[in-house]
Amino acid sequence: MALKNHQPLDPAYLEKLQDYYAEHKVIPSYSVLATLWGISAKSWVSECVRRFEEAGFLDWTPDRQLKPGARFFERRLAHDTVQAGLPNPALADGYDLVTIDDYLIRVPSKTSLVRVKGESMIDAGIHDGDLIVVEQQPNANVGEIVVAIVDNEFTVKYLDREKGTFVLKPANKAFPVIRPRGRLEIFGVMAGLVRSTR
Amino acid sequence: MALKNHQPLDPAYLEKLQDYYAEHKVIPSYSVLATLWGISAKSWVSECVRRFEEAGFLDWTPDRQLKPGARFFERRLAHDTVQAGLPNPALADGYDLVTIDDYLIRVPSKTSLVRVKGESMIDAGIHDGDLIVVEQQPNANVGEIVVAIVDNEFTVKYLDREKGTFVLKPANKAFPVIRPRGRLEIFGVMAGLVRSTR
DNA sequence: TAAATTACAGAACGATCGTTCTGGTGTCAA
DNA sequence: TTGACACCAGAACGATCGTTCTGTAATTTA
Repeated sequence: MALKNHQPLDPAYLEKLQDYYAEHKVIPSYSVLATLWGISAKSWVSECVRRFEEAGFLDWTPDRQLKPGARFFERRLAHDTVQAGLPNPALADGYDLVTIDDYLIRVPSKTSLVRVKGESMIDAGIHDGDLIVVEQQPNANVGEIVVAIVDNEFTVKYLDREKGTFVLKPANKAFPVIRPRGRLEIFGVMAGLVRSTR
Repeated sequence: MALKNHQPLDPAYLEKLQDYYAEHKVIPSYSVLATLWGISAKSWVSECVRRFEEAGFLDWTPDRQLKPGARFFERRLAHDTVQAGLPNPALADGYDLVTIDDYLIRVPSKTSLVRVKGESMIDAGIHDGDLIVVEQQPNANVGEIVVAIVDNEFTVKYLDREKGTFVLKPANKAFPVIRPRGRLEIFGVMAGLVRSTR
């Protein structure tokens, strides 16, 4: 058979696995891996899995089920200095950071997302349509950006204090300071920000 | 046997599964699920899985492997209008969005992260220390925010055209327009932004 | 209080799993 | 020219998989 040696080694395999995982959130069985990689021998799949395991991209659960390894989610945090001559700077040495979720979310059960409406916090780099990562908690410190509930609506503002009472200050001179009539109801404090631009 | 009816129905099962998944990034087999849930009959596991599947928390790959369903990762996107009387607005009805990773990353194998240095894009809401989600591609359109390689360093700027040649424009009047001497080397285009504030 | 219904246990079964072994190419250095 | 090695195919095998069936105790409904 005139099959060419078309597989450029391991990286292509890993990418296909990562894309599969991105779609299904699961590591497939060896036979599915075989078709995914264009291989028709489970023995060779076994060998490749062993190598990925050695490299830290795959791992096993205590019950000996295949699972993503520590480096599997590794998304290159590209370094600011690029070594000359490298065709792809992002593939240079050194990696960091796992998933973005882990980067932003410390307590999943207390974290939710709030979509920003309006330009009142634009000077803090918070734009209309951005998602605020909120850690829910009933109180906050002055100076923190909080998500408060005012008139049954979420509001993102700086928390400040004026003459003994809390006020909400926007980061935009065109907007007024909010001085709640009754008790200020705090939903949580901002822990991060997410913006999609595509 | 004086076994009490200790399982408070489904929610506890789901939480245990989510915790297991958070640790291993994989859906376990029925027998592991059985021990995880404190059940000793695979038939009952099968029934529970069927219910979670019906509710949208579990799903199947084309190869009939169990995988997380659409609602499995469900992190509440709190709505901007809060129903009065609800103790926890984030737990109100309606859900959206899966993981933040999925929200930002479309092609994992071509996506990397670049940390922003400096204030040159501050008017675009991009601050020092933010992470830019970059989709790697060799060219881009005028008006897009691109990550380019200038003097062996990453630079985030608007792509623009001046008299037939591409230039990089900052979003900050205090910074100059960059006019590359040779060919402009584009690393990729900005697909999103991530900021951690804690 | 009788009758469903729900929530499990236990076993049987064929299908599929991952491992392992043998064997066949192609490439490259000696 | 000849090993040596990397890359892959194919088949055999026991273990484990998920399905399905029967049975039972507790709870709910009528």
